[in-house]
Amino acid sequence: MQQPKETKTKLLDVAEKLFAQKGIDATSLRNIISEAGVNLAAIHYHFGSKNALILEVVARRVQPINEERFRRLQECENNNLTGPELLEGLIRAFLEPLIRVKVETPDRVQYTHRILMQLQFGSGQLLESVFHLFDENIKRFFAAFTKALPDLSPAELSLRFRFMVGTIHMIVVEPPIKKLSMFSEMSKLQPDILMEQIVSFLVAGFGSESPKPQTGVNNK
Amino acid sequence: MQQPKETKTKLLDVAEKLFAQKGIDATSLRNIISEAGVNLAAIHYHFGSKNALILEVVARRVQPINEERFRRLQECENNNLTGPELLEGLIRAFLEPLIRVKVETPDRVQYTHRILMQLQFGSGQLLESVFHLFDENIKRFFAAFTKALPDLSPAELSLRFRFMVGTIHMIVVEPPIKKLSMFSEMSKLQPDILMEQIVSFLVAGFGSESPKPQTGVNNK
DNA sequence: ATTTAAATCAAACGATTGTTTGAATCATAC
DNA sequence: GTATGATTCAAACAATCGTTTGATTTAAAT
Repeated sequence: MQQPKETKTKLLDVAEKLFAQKGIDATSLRNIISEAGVNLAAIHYHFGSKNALILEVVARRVQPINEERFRRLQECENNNLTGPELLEGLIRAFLEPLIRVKVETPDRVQYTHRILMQLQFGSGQLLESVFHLFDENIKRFFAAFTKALPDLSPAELSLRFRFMVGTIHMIVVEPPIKKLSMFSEMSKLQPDILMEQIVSFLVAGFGSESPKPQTGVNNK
Repeated sequence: MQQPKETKTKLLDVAEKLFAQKGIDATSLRNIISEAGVNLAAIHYHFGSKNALILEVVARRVQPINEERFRRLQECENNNLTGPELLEGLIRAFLEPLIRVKVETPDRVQYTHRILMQLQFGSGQLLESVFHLFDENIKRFFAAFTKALPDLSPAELSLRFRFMVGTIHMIVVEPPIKKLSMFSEMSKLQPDILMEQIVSFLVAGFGSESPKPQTGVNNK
């Protein structure tokens, strides 16, 4: 009656939506199979366990973005850019693949992001599998940023790299609550304008000169 | 045998630790009372429900920081600063109260942060109560930033305000995984140097000039 | 010493969880 | 058409959850 692949992808789709909307722990397997219209045992038949289902849900969305980021990174390296141009290129290589997907399918990005945030508190094995999805990509970008900003120490670089990730997160995460009027203003921005806003913020911040080590100074 | 307040605060302490380490949903009330050495019914006697316990756990940490931020904000307004000085002052007023607590009690800040992130996916009533803790503070700061950067539109301002929050989050959140060497470098930074790094990044980013509305341009 | 309220206790409640089982049904190939 | 493997099904499993109950103990007041 139903193609095998339809059952599997339908489970992935429904699980993705419910995990993001209600939370992973608050979503029972019975919630999923109920909305998917399949049998309870189908989850363990196709995936093996709830954790394996979770991993497949996120991997399906993360891997394409990783590949595109990697492709854009190589494009930067082949162009032999240096200094500020390289910095902006790397920021765009890291940023635009995600923004592109966000523009095309806003819900999907938000779903994945909400699920990933929840997984930071998960059990050991699942957590490691999830982070392994990002391992290599992050290492490659960090090495590239090192070339773009050779004057910064590794500690400073990793700090600013994390700032960049935090800034990007604020684009993906939905406004914490609708009633705060200041956040409703934000969503009016056009995607390409939004993009330039992020780049402007990040290029200025990432490339700002290292603060002098004025030990113990309390300039107030 | 035990003072009443000791039981209540012990429950708050244990719950705070377990909620952050294992996750809220993965922490049963029996886990809490077991480690606290009290009876199961004590939670419902002192708090009423698990949700009420959660709210008290976070409110106990959030409110002091809010008060300090508010105090620092008023200090800024009384000093009649303008332009870049006002911007940096506001950023420090928002930043330093949190960093100070992080330096004094790093675990506590990380606990609260991890719990707050989880609560974004919680039920309606609890979620509203939690965000109500931040409502007024955010509105006040947003109004102040509007005066510091009058040339930016409300949409641009709210966007950069969110960027700032995202950047700060990256300071509070623990490195996603220890094995990534780039993140272990970060924790070597001294607190005051870390502070100047954030301010440098944020002042440059927050104060960067608004990108020109070059419609449809694809400068690649 | 007696009273009163606060606090703690063991025990059980019904509900829901992820997982497993074994039979029934499907599609496909011989 | 019959055999084979893949898929779906209803039903039950043991375990754990948040919450409630009523009795018991503790501390303070009269």
